[in-house]
Amino acid sequence: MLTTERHQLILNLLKEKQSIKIQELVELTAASESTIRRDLTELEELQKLERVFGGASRIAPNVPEPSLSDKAAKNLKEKQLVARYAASLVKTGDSLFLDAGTTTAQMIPFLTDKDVTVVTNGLSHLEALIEHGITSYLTGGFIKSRTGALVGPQATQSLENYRFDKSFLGVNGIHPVHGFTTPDPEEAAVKRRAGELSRSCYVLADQSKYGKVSFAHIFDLSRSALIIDGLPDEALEEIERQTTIKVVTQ
Amino acid sequence: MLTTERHQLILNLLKEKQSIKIQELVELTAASESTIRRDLTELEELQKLERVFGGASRIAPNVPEPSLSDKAAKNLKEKQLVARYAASLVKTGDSLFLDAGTTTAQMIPFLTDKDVTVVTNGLSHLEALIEHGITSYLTGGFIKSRTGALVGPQATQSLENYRFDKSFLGVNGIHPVHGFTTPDPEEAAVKRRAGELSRSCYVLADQSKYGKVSFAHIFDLSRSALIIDGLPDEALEEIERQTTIKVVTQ
DNA sequence: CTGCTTATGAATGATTATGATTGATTTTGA
DNA sequence: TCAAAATCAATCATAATCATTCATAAGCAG
Repeated sequence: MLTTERHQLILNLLKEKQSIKIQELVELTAASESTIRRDLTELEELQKLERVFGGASRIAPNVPEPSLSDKAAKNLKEKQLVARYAASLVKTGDSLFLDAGTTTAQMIPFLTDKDVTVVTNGLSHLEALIEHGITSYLTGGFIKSRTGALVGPQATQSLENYRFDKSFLGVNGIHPVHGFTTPDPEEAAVKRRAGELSRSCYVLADQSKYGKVSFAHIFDLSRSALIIDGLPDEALEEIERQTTIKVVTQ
Repeated sequence: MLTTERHQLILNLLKEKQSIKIQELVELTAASESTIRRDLTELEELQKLERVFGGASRIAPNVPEPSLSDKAAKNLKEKQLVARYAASLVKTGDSLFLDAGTTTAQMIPFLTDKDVTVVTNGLSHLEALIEHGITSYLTGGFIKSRTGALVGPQATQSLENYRFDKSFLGVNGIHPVHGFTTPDPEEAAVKRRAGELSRSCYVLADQSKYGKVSFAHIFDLSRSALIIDGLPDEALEEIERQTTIKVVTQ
């Protein structure tokens, strides 16, 4: 069975059921466990599924809701650390862009007393923004249920209505040569334009993003400061050569 | 059974019943008590349930903002009646504007099989739209937390990106002389412009709105058809003189 | 055909999840 | 109120799963 055939079979199975076990796939494809694991890793990188212990599951739509999504819960402590530091950079009265990322969402509780105006394309930020009484605008655009982001030309165009003191962006890849990247070109376009419309731009990330390259280029490292929860020393030197970086460890 | 499968089963059970016992879960999942306890601990950390002695229960709902929940629950049967009729007017492939009203929200489940594209300024519609897999766009604009609507010039302007086959609007007042009205001028502006950009426009209302006049004029009665759950005869005659009306009684 | 690249399966050490056990805590009923 | 039963949380041993590495087979291009 060809790799592409296996991939198609896996995705078709996940159309029928919410999740599937590695053992089931081994039997259905007559491939080894190693091969199936590699398939799943690759399909996860393409965001076509989520790996779970013992198998894989469909990607859950990111319905805004009070509970934490699995994605948001991952590395929560590190995200909160980075978010708190990022929020400390905000001055009273600032106008901010917060993108649809899980780390930028963690900034919201720290913005309460700053009398800021927030523009966002992140649907999962809504409840927190309302709860904290923050003056907020949504970009509008196409509802991308997988990520809970508003994207597309309407989203990007609506940014033209605004100018930001600061933008805070999440990314999926940080690489010295390939820059900041994210899987979806439309989300990349929103991030890029928001960055361009800002006096200052900050990328917020956890260190698992370092060394990764996703499909859609946002901008080069030099175009944004980086706030991150840790990095190896040699990576730190490389980044410092290209941009401003703040490593937040507590 | 995968961990994620157990979690899904637990949450699905809690959709059907208020609470569930650990013993029940042990039997249903063929996992041990220890494992179930761990599952419950994790789901509680994600705020998806509350642990109780001997089991788990749904999270007690936050007291919803009174104005929103009272509005949504009021005359729910009538609203669903009107909404179902309104949805029956939708053809496959239609492009629709659904405003932020509680009656228009009730249309969503009836749109699932119609392959429609929906534009809305109603934040409370998000979950249902995503859940029903409806291709959806948000207008963008200022987040008005009291009503869950997106309003303001950005909201109205973003409508220029679209042309609609049909618009469905809620109102707060229906009056033969004063027309269709709603309290907030900014919401009125969104409704008016959506109506203007549509081939057909329908106001959805329950009869409690008849005879009422709110602060902001949307448009005259002649500018939109009206779908309503009932009216006195003399009122019916008056409306019929000005526009198309459909009274839906079952 | 040869040399190179890619994909595969197996092995191995690392990591995670599970079930059983035990002492602590809560609930129940007399 | 108190004793007993039920439930809980923490701990531990172990099985299952995972990621990495390596050898080799399969596929590809010249």
